[in-house]
Amino acid sequence: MLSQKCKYALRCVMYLSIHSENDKKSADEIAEYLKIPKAFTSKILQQLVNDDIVSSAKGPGGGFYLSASNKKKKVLDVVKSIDGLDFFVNCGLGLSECSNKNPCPLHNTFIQIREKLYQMFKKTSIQELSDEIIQNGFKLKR
Amino acid sequence: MLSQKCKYALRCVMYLSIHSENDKKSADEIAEYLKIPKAFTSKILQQLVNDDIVSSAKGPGGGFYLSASNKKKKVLDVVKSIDGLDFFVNCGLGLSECSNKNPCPLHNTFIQIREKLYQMFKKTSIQELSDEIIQNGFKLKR
DNA sequence: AAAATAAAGGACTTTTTTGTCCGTTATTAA
DNA sequence: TTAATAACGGACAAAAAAGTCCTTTATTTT
Repeated sequence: MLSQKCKYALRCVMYLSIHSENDKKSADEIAEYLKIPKAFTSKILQQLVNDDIVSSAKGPGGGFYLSASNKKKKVLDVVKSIDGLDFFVNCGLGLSECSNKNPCPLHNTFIQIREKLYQMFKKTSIQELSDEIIQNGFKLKR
Repeated sequence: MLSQKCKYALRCVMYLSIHSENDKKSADEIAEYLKIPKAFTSKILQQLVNDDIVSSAKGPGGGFYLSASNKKKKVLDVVKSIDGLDFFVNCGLGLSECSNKNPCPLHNTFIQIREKLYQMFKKTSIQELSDEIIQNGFKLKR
């Protein structure tokens, strides 16, 4: 449902989030820790910077970080940036004429489930994710 | 979440299901009606035949069809045959150490939602899908 | 000012998924 | 018994997703 890229993106954002604001981490460090391919990690982070979900600074001591306003972004913003929202819009069977008025046989159950995911993504902020990680002591590493 | 191939597979099975038992349809006819690439349709149907979800007959008047026992198969059987069950097993963020005991921040909401989908796929038979299509007059075409 | 550091950006490669082509096999009908 | 039909099977091709490499740009430290 989420692409590999998007899963990586969420993990990068979580990693940055559990470090204090403006604590910069290089793409290499993040990639190493999360065991995500390095060059790919850079690409993903750059995309998130472009979409204003992550902040960055060049040069020595630079790296990626989350500002206070970045931390207010939602999980959905990350998903939107990397994968887009097609999954939440189109019919689960790819039927273009399937809609609430003319639902395909899986439609009704499908949209209910999908809507729950959507709401969860929409209401959960990056900040909240890291709060939960810190509280539960979850190890992100992989 | 479902691959393109799997969506096609489900539509093929639905198409066969709304036609009466042992009413054979050629891959070309199915592909044409559902607007799925012809050669790809053949491949998918062959795979379903191999996994005993669809029946087939060679030669003139032959084609693909669903026997009574085929119609008892579940949506999940189709998904299992084409995509496998990875989606229902692995962590939504690809974290290998995420589990019920050590849940990642999205885990709990995620597995609840996923479980609902799983149950729906597991309990819904091909027969039931076509019953619903016939009752509601849904057009499969695309 | 020079050297070092790290993101930015573009072109490229690899792998997976999607999709095609074509010869073979089985079945039916004339 | 030959021609036609349609699934079967394997190899191939195209497109998309995942991942790499290398040069440039901005920033900091010496």
